[in-house]
Amino acid sequence: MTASRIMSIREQIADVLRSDIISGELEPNTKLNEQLLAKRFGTSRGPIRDVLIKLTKEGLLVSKDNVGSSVSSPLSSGLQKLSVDIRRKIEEYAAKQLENNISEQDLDNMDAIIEKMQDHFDKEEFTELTKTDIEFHKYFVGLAGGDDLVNLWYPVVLRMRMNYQRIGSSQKLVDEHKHIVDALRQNNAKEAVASIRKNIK
Amino acid sequence: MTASRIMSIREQIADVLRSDIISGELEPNTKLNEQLLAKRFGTSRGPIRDVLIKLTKEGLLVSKDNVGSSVSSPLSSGLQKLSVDIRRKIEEYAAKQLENNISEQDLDNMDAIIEKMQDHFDKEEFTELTKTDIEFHKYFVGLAGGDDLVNLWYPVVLRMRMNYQRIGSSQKLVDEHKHIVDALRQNNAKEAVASIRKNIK
DNA sequence: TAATTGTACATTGTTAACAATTAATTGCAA
DNA sequence: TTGCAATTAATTGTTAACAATGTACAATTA
Repeated sequence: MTASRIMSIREQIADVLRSDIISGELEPNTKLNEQLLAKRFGTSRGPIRDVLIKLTKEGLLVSKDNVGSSVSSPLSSGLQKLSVDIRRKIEEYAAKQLENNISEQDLDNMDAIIEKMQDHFDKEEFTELTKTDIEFHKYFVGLAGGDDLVNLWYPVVLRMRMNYQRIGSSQKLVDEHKHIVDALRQNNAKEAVASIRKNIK
Repeated sequence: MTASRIMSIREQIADVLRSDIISGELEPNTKLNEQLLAKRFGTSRGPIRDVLIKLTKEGLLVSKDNVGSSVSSPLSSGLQKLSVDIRRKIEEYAAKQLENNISEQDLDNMDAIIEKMQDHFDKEEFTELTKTDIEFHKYFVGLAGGDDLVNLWYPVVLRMRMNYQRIGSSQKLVDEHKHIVDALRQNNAKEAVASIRKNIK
C-alpha cells in the first residue's frame, strides 16, 4: 500500500512553483503575476498569495509591497559557501543523532528514494533527480530532528540551488547517497558524516 | 531626524505578534484565532492570514491545515545548541566581511542602537531590550550580507528565543555589544569574532 | 458503560468585488 | 525631440460573504 499523502491545493501549487524555480524554468527576476497564476492553477488569488508569501520566506522569491513577487537571484559566492557550511552542520548533526537510533524501515525507505534517484538519472530527468535528491536529504533530516530541524534546513537548501553540471555529468551523485545509507546502516556516524561532507558541496 | 520607516499594516501586525511571542506574553501552544486577531488589529482576516503564514515560516508558529496556527514550543536543547552554532557561523562571517569595509556612519548607528539598549535596560523594559538586541544584530548582519544574509539569519534567531534570565540580571549584555562595535571600529575582525562568540550563547 | 454515529457549532479555506497603489501612456510645453 | 504632468491601465491590497472542514457534544446502539 503506497500511502501518498493528501496535499492541500496550496501545497501542490507551492510544489510546482518550487520545481519551476529550482529547475531554472523560471529564471531569476521573472515576475510572478497573481492573476495569471490563479488562472493557471484554477483558483482565486487568495491561495496564490499564500503560496507566494511562503516561497518568499523560503528565499526562492523576493517581494516588494504593492509591486509583487519575482524569482530571486542566486546567492553571492560568499553566501553560497556559508550556506554549504550551514547545511553540512545541520546534516552532520542529523547523522550523529541517528547513530544507533534508526529503524530498518527507515533505512529501506531511504534505499527506495535512492532507487528513484537512479531511475531519474538513467532517464536523464534531471529536474526530477534534483527534487529526489532534496527529498532524500529532507527525509533524513526529518528523521533526526523532526519538523523543527527540517524548517531550519529547508530554506538553506532551497536558496543554495543545485549544482546541475554535477548532476548531469555523474553517476557519482547517486553512489554518494548509497554510501550515506550504508554508513547509517552500520551505525557508523563518523563515516556517515564523512559521506555527507563529500556529498554536500 | 528620526527616519522611522513607513511600515505596511501587515508588517506592523507581524511586529506586534513577534514581540508578544518573544516576550513570552503569548505562551507556547496558544492558539491564534484569525477572527479575534482581525478584530484586535481592526482589519479583515486576509492580512492576518498573511502574517500568520510569515510567522509560521519564521518558526514562531506552527500551522495545521483547517485547524489553525499556534505558538511553537521552544527547541529541544540539541537543536538549541545547533542554532547557536549556526547563528555564530553567520555572524562571524558577517564580522569578517565588515573588516576594513564599514563606514563611520554605520558604526555610529550601531552605537545609537546600543544606547537604546542601555536605556531599556535602565528602565527595566526587558521585552524592548530583547527587541533592540535583535535589532542590533540584524543591522550588523544586514550591513555585511544584505537581505540574503538577513533572511538566512532571522529564522534561526527567532527560533532560539532569548535568554531572559541573562537579560534581566546583567549589564554585561550591553557591554558585550560595545565590545563588538569597538572591535569593528578598529577593523579587528578577529577580536570582533571573539566578542560575538561571547555574546551569542 | 464504551464506542460510535449524527448533528450543531466554530473555525479555517476560498472566492469575487472593491480600494489603493504602482506602472504605463498620453498630451503638452519648452 | 525631450522632459514633465496628468491621465489611464494594470496590479496588488483589502474586505466580506460563502464553502468546506474540523471540533465538541448529545443521542444511539451494542
